[in-house]
Amino acid sequence: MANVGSDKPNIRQVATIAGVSHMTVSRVLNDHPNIKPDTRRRVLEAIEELDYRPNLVARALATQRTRRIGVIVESAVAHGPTSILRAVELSARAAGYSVTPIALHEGDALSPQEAVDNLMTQGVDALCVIAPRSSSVAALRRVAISVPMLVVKADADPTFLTVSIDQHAGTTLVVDHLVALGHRDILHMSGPLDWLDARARERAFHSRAKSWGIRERPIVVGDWSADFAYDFAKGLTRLPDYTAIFAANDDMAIGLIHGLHDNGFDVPTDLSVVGFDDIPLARHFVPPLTTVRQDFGSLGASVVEMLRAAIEGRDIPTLTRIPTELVARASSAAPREVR
Amino acid sequence: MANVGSDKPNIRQVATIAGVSHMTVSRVLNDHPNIKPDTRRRVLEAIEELDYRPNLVARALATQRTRRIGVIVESAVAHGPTSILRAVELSARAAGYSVTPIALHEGDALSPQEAVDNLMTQGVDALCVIAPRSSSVAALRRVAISVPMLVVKADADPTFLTVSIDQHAGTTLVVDHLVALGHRDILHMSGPLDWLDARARERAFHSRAKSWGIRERPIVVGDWSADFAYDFAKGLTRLPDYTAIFAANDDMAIGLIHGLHDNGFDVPTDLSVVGFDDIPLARHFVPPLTTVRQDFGSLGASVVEMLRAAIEGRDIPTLTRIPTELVARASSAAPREVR
DNA sequence: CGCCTTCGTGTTCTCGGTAACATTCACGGA
DNA sequence: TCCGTGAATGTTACCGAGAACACGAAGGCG
Repeated sequence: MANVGSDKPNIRQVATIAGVSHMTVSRVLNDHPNIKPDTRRRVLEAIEELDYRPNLVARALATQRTRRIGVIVESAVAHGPTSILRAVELSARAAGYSVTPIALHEGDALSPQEAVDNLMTQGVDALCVIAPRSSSVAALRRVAISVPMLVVKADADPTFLTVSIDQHAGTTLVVDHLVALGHRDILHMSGPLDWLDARARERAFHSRAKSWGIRERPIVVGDWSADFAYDFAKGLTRLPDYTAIFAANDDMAIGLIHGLHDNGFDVPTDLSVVGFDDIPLARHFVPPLTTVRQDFGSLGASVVEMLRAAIEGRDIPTLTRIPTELVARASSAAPREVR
Repeated sequence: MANVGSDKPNIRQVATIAGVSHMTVSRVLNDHPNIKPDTRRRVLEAIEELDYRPNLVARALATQRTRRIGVIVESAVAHGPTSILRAVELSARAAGYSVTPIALHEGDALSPQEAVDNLMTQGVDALCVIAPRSSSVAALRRVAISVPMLVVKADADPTFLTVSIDQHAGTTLVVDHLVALGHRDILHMSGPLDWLDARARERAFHSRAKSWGIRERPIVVGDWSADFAYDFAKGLTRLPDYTAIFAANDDMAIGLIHGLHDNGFDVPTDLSVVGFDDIPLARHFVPPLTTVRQDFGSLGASVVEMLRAAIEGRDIPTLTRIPTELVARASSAAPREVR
């Protein structure tokens, strides 16, 4: 290596040094068969000598493939989406792809269509949408997209490839856990029902609650934020009839615990609280939070694997489901009456 | 719009429809002067008719500019780096740039050099490194990099452009706050000192503590994690001499509060605890956490502005400092003796 | 021994833009 | 009238790769 030639070497300079045509160099780079070992060696030496790297932009233009995946993230602050983005980036890199994220911010004027547009113009080979709202999915359904498109969300979707956290199973774990502790009256604080994940958790909650024959009670629709949950809990004027609250994410669960505490109620003595996500801090709340853990790493791997298969035209399942796991901690306990 | 022509239209098809040469279309696209209004109109109509978008890959090859910024993030789980990445992406998009992130994971084999290599091969126009360790910075200093390079970290650096959170000012605010409450013996739990931000907070802490003439006491070096802080607090066998702990980030502060609680100590009655970051959940801990808020939004804007200026060869300051703000909450209060 | 493969490699074209230079035309001053 | 000038536009080359096709040499087969 170590040449001082000012600018970046290109494939033809390598070819000249190796005494071959640039196509031979290209073939060596792309592992074509039918290259004489000796020729290959000379090419590799020339590459080494010049410290040559193929220009990926030129390659992308020639092949019509950028090896880049566009990722659209709604609410990029939350733990879940952030972790998923990171996992996707990691898996993509391992597969020789890179990632271009676009975050749809709350107050941002950017619509899902515009985000798709932006990424398509950049020439991404595939699109991945993380944890969208149903309105976004509906909008995307109406956009004709010429590349594989995968959505990370609760339910299978005939229009797109789907990787889904198994919200249903996770929620079932929560309900079963609370029922096993003796709870028979549980409040669900959902996320905004426009969010598919919120909707899935809410449906699964009702379904499982019903199959246990426990009391039907209206849910409280939150906004994912601890602030909302805090205000709700703080506003309670007396100990409610229900003995447990299942919050659709850890943030709200934490807000609840805080609000209940400020209201003079104790968790879990007066009320059990369960969250969803298992954010790293969940075990350090007072009391530590019972919650549901999701394997973002394998989620990211699935996303990339499915998209690669789709890009390369291989056969693929159109749905992958990622398992969840209940993490029982001190914020949930048997209700008073059972003790 | 709305043509059904199968494949993506290119600039020459637009030219044909508009009855001009492709160069004229290119000039319209790039807002060149000296285009007859009527010609411009016809070109724009043709663009509309074909729903044409310029191919950014081809443009990048021709201009040798990708309008892409590579971002290297160490520890992409933490709140700070994540928020910064998001802010940079937002500002970049507003400036017509896109972002390619690479996360350096803990167990990951990828070295900073390899990350730079990876991004350079992709042809990014500039590099941004978020909150690196000093070892990484040292490594990067040894790499010859042919594009502008900016580091988001505590101190100015002659080698790179720098945007820094004003760690010194933030830390000073914390110490002053605690001293004003009456504390005269404060423990600092730092992050790993290989992290520049940890080092900066530690230095600032010592410096300010000294100028108040309060007791010099060895710091505890943590690892940013709540787990570490929890174990430390849980391991205390009796109420220590110091009356307050300043943790270098909110996660550790939370671990401390949890551990102290499990140890039978009350925050802030027995000990005050202050963090750094103001993560969204900070105000929902029990007790709510006193901490330091940083303006990631303007940080992202500064990063992009400086890099753009550098890319375009404009004059720029090589250092921008982002202010911080103390958020006083219930986890800090006057020490027992003062009451 | 001649023909047809297959191997190994080179030539030329293409991808979709921009840059550099050429050309045409109208207009104004000498 | 002629020429210079600048506006408006066209022509050609180029960015750095890969694709398609061409071509010569070696080897197998009838």
